[in-house]
Amino acid sequence: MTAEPVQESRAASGCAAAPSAVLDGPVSHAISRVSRLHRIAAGRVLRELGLHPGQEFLMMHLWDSGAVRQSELIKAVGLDPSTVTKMLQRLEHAGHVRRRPDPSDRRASLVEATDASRGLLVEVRRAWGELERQTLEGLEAAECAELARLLGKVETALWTELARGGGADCGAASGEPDPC
Amino acid sequence: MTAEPVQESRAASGCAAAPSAVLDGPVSHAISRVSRLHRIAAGRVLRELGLHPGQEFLMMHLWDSGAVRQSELIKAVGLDPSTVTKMLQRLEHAGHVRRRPDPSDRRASLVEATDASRGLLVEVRRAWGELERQTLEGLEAAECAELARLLGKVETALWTELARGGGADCGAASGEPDPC
DNA sequence: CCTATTTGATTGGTCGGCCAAGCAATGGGG
DNA sequence: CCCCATTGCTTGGCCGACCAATCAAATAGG
Repeated sequence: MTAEPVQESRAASGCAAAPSAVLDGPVSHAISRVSRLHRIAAGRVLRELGLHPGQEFLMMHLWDSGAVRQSELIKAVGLDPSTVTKMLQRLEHAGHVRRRPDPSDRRASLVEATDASRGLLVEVRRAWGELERQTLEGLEAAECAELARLLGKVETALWTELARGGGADCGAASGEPDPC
Repeated sequence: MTAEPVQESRAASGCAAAPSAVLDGPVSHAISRVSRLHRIAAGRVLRELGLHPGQEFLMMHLWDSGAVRQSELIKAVGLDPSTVTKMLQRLEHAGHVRRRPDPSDRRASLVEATDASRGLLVEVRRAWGELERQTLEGLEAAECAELARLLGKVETALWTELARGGGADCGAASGEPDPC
C-alpha cells in the first residue's frame, strides 16, 4: 500500500547510519535485541544441520569432554536441570547423544555424544565460525576484544547479583573468575 | 561427588585465545550467556509486578505510543507476529491491554494499554532502572557507552545479515526518551 | 541401624519465541 | 466487475527456558 516508507527507512541509507540504535539508551534493551537477532542467526545457520539453537551448546560440550554426568553438563552450561533433561531427551531421540545409567550412582546418568554425531562436529564448528563472522562483521579486532571484555564484566555483575538474591548454586561454567 | 577434576578447560579465558578468538566464538557464547542471565534478572525484578520477561517490552511501547495498530507494534518491537498475538492475548487476559477492531480496516486491531496498567508504568521503569544498574554494576560510564556502541554495531551487523537471507521488514524501535 | 537431609534427575505447567499454514479483509489490475 | 496478490492477524506445532514439585538414590546424623 502506498509506498511503504518503512522499508525505505531501513534501507541501507537509513539503517546504515543507525544512530538511533546506538543512542537508544538502556544497554538492557540492546542486549535483548542483540541476543534475539543472534539466536535467529544461529537458528538459520544450524537449521541445515538438524540442530535447534541452543542444542549446539550441549553438543559442543559433549564432543569436548566425552562421557559426563548429566549434573556436570548442567553445571557446565549453566542451564536449568529440567531444560537439560528435555533437550537431552530430544537429542537422544534424534540420535545425537546416548544416555546410560551411571553404575557407580544409580540415580545419575552418563551422557555422551554418539559416533554418528561426530560428523556434525566440523559442521557445527564451521557454522559457529560463520555466526561469529556475521556477528562481528564490521568490528575491528580491538573492538571485538573490548566487547568480549565488557560482556565478561556484565556477566560477572549479573551473576553475582543473581547469586545474592536467588541463592542459585550455579557452578557457572567458565564464568566469573580470572578476568585476564 | 566423584573425583571429577575441575574442567577449567582452555575456554574460560577468552583473552588467551585472542588470535583464534573468532574460531572459538567467545563473543557469541558471551552474548548467549549474558542474555540468559539478563533475562533471569529481568524476570526476578518483574515478577513482583505480575509481568513476565519480554512483556515489558510491549507494555513500554504501548505506554509510550498510545493506541497503535498491532502491525505497528510488531514492527516496532521486531518480534514475530504470532509471538505478539499470543503475548497480547495473555496481557489482555491479565487486564493490562485492550484490543479493539480498527474501524477503518476491519482486519486490523488497535491495541492500547489499559488505565489500570498505567499504575505499573512507574514500577516497570523503576524495575528497569534497577536492572540496568545490576547489569552495568562495575562498569564505568565510558565503558557503558562503549558497550552500547558496540552492541549497536553488532545489532546492525546481524540485522543486515538476517535481512539478506530472510525477508525482513525493519522496525528499529527507536525514538523515545530514555534515561540512561 | 534407622531416619533426615542432600543430591540427581524427571514431570508438569507456563511463557517467550520461531516457523509454517491458514483465514479474512483490502486493494490493484485486467 | 471480478479475480488475484497483498496485508493483518490467528492457529497449531515445536523448542528453549524457567519454576515448582516430585521421586529415587545416596549420604549424613542420631
